[in-house]
Amino acid sequence: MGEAGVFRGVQHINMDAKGRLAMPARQREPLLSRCDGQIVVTIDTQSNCLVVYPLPEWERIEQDIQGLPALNPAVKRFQRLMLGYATDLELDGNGRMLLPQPLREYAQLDKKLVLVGQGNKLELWSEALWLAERDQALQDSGPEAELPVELLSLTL
Amino acid sequence: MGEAGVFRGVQHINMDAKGRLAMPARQREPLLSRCDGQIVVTIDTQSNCLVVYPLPEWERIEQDIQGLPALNPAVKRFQRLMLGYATDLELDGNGRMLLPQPLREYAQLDKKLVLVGQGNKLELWSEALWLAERDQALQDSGPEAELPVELLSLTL
DNA sequence: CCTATAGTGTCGAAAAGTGGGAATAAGTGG
DNA sequence: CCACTTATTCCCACTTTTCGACACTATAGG
Repeated sequence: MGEAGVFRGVQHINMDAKGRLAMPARQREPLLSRCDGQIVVTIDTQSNCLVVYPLPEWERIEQDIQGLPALNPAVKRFQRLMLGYATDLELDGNGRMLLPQPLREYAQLDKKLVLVGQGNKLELWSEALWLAERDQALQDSGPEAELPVELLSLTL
Repeated sequence: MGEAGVFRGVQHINMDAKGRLAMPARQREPLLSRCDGQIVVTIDTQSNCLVVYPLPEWERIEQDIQGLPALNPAVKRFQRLMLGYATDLELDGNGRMLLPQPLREYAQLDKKLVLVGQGNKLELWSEALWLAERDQALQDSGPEAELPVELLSLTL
């Protein structure tokens, strides 16, 4: 298992006209040391955002996904999406990554983006969608909300 | 077993008037180094798309298919399709492949195509059919969907 | 206020993609 | 069997995009 908890924090960043975005210094360092800047970006099938993995972490996940029973059509479709959109990228000399068009399109990315640490991975959102998602998430987890049982047993 | 996970990413490409399509550079390199540009294209019997294998990978699969019990009529039909449509092609000096008519026809390919990496192979779709398939897949894997139990246990 | 590091933009070289045409092969009819 | 037509393949040249290098700007820390 890859060690948890390297990527933390919410950061607002910009994408330039060419689709390049500079990885913030805080995330850049672990990416360079753990996997020499080799990363894999794919889509989140549940939300309109992208997911950024260090290459070794992704390889583990890819194994799991390819091991699923592909005769089930829903599983097959899931594989198509996750494996299909998965794209390996490398940070350039300036610590920037260039996102291919299809990924940008899926997450509706324009200039203003948000990078959200999620422990073993990073999420990448368009700023507008992130704000909406965050507000929704706050409502679902707020004082009025009915929380799933899995959450109730947490010790915070 | 051929190592998994070489072909990744979604790429939109064009077929010219002669039925030629340029393999994108990212996929071209592994195809040239692993099998000298020798590939096999056949149909996906479950979807209206084509599947592109490096020759060595296909040979393994062909073995498996031929090993199936051919007395079962359904198996026999499956063999007819997969083996029948399988066509070996070579990349030309410019890294392009020329798709024979029957394959083009099966996948309803016109000018705009999409090439989808699937680890050990590539899928080739008409753009229109790909978009439809992707939307369906997103619904099946989206937040509203009831996911198969196999998926629920994944750690992403 | 000055320095160091992070972030952004621009330019040029190189590679990738595209189209067309000539040569060869295949198919067809006389 | 030969001549003619059609299709296929190979090759070359052009255009566009991509990638990497460099330089400038902004920001934070001393």
